[in-house]
Amino acid sequence: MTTLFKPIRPKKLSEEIVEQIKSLITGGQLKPGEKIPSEREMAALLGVSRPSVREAIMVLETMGLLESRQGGGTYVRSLTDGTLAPLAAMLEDNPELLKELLEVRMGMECWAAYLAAKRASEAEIKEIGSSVEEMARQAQSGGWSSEVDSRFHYAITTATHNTMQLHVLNTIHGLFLATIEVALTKLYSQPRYIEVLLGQHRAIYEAIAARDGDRARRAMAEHLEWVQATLPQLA
Amino acid sequence: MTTLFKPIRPKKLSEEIVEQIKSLITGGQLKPGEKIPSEREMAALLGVSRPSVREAIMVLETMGLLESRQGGGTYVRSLTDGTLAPLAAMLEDNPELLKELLEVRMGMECWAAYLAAKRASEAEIKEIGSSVEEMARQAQSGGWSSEVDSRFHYAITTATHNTMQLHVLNTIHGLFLATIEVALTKLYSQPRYIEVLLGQHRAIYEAIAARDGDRARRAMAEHLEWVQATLPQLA
DNA sequence: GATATTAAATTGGTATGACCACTTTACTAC
DNA sequence: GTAGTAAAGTGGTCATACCAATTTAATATC
Repeated sequence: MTTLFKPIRPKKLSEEIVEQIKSLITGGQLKPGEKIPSEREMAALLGVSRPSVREAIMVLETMGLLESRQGGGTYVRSLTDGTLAPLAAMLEDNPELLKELLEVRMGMECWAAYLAAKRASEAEIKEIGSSVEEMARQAQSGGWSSEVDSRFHYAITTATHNTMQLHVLNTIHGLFLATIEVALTKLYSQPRYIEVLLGQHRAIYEAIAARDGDRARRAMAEHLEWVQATLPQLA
Repeated sequence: MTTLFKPIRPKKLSEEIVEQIKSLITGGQLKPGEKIPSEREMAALLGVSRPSVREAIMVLETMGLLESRQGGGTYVRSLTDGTLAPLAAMLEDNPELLKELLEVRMGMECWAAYLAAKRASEAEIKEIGSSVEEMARQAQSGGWSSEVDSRFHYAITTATHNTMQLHVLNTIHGLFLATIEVALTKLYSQPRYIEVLLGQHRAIYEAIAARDGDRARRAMAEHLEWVQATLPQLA
């Protein structure tokens, strides 16, 4: 009968801080890529000392949830960065798998567009629209950065209201960027491509704004199929 | 060519301390149950500050290697089958997150069914059919194992001819099994569920055999939506 | 107005010293 | 030998300071 009872050990402050931050991440309030408040600010917010906050952050880094950069801040990692890490090694050894990764991403982005069309709030639809407008603006100056394109896809995935979808897509997107950022930069800077891409992004945005899931899915599929066909010409 | 070079980040002191203590544990110099030197003593031995030692010990506790007791010292833990990976543990603690992962999986399995319908070879279609037949056979003896169900989904994903899809889905499936195997086993052993599942699996198989991608996708969506609705009743 | 350079501010990393709370050990009285 | 108490040792938390890396803001130049 003694196995029913376990010794009760009071929780350390750092453990409580870990639980709070974990909750914010899994609940979607802290999203992958986001920067969390600085250690000093967090200590003030929580009413604890900076070493206690540091201990909690160290634990969360060990779990793979956070990543600190000296002088630069602390950022939320994608939950699946660790479990999908073998994919990065596979990509390094076999660059031809990139095409397959693009196809995996295609499936997920199409699913995300579908869900976003079903679920996006007005604010989220507005944010998707803003990122397209920002692309249009940068297009007039010769092209846009891969960051703006990421923002567009990120906004769509955020509108699915599925935290895990966001984390998994972030991990895959990170693998993607790591291998082909040069080709993407070319893609986003050549006038003939820019015009096509902008039209495709607008079509996706409009389908989501119209809350038409199947149309959003098809628009996203068309976009990514075109990207898949075009990238080999830039490698 | 940029992918060959990775940013070099200098190691934190606490990381170096972690490596040293891990080496002593895995090398047998520190045995389970043994008490390690006190924080103050360790700091003096290593020529570092006590907070740096504390951070390292905190990390080793998170890894399950050490255990601290206030006033009592820090001890090496037994290296049993150990802790779950952080993400799996979080999924266990958080049913909402598990539900979201199920939805991510849904998107991917539907995509896989679509691609499989487009690409499966005759042998692959045959293997998918065989796994359905094996389910039917085991159903007559009261139910089938989660392994047979895995084989069915694995065969479909194999038929996509996309290695990355296979790896990502396998990883997600592994996280899944770690958390809900008991509920799945119940699902595959109750007569009223078995009949529904078998019908759904047959519909998927038939759509793939007919090489009808959209039909395969819809059949898979219907199957997984049903599973998603039914699992909470078994928890 | 754009760009490059430099300075200032912010951020994480490490350290020192102090104190609190819990546990262990040593000492004393019976 | 045992019980009680004091002292020492240990982990937990904190305040403050300083260093090193990064980011941001200000300034000079074209």
